[in-house]
Amino acid sequence: MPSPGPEMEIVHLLRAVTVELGLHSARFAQRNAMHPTDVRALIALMDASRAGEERTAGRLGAELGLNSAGTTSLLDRMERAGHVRRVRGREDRRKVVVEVDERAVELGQAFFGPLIGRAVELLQGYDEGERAAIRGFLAGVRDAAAEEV
Amino acid sequence: MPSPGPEMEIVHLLRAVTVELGLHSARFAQRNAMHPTDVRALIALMDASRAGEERTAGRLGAELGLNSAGTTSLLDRMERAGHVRRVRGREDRRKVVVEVDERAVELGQAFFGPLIGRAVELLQGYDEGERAAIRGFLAGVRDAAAEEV
DNA sequence: ATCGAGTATCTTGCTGAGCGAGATAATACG
DNA sequence: CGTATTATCTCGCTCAGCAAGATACTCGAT
Repeated sequence: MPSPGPEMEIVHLLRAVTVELGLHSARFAQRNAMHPTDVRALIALMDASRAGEERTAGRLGAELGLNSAGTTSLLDRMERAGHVRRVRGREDRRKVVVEVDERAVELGQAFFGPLIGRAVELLQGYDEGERAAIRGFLAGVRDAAAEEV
Repeated sequence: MPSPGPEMEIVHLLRAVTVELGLHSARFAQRNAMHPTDVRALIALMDASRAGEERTAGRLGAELGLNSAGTTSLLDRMERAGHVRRVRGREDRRKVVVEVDERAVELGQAFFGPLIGRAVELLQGYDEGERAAIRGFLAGVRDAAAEEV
């Protein structure tokens, strides 16, 4: 066990943040009768839509680490709940393009918006040098986690 | 949709970090034939042990959001894998104190240690003012996520 | 001392997310 | 056209976690 230098406080803080954000997502899921995977799917779809991209069933499943059967059942579930629509691809009619329902987007924004707003507010309280430190630390941890074998 | 100021980059970075850390945990889980819940349990137990506290079955289940049946099956699973031991409470013999096996602790430290070390390293590259900004931002987000209704 | 209420854990039976294997349907290429 | 490839869906299954109830222990009151 390494002697706990002052850096460890921040490491634990980062873990606390990920735990709280996870719980926050779980609250959103439970409140809207969704499963964690459904929330991840919704977020992935909203990300894609913001980037102006389409998401097919298969691509979405791959992003979430599901196989084709699991993806089908995820889409069945979310379509049944009215959160997404299946639309056959126009070019390639084997594909199924997944469209997010407008109300699901609003639901997500209403829930996560305040938290995001609060984070932006916090960040505005720092000068550019401080923000650069925050940015650098987060990018560093992200890369370290992604690179670890 | 708010216009994406320079703060949003950091918000997305934070989300990327939580995603990557989640995937990292999942790799640990898969590599050791554990479920995500088992990893959360292991971490909770190690935290408790570091704080010099005992964890009973019920208390652990409550921390993980499981009911008593789920807790029993979690412990069955982890005991079968040799990661924990059940020990009847001495004072109150209804209780079951969960002890983490030394090898499970080492497994966890070996896996998460390098990442933690890298984070500490990154933090040492900042001066105290920058570290204070990182600390403040993380604490602020943690509190915001915890307080959101 | 023992009875009853309260508490901790385990047992039983079930639901449903996600997997593997294979079916079905559309496209691509000879 | 026919064969290979790709995208999705169907079927049958496993197993995590739930609800309800059983079991075992503690503690206060009488």
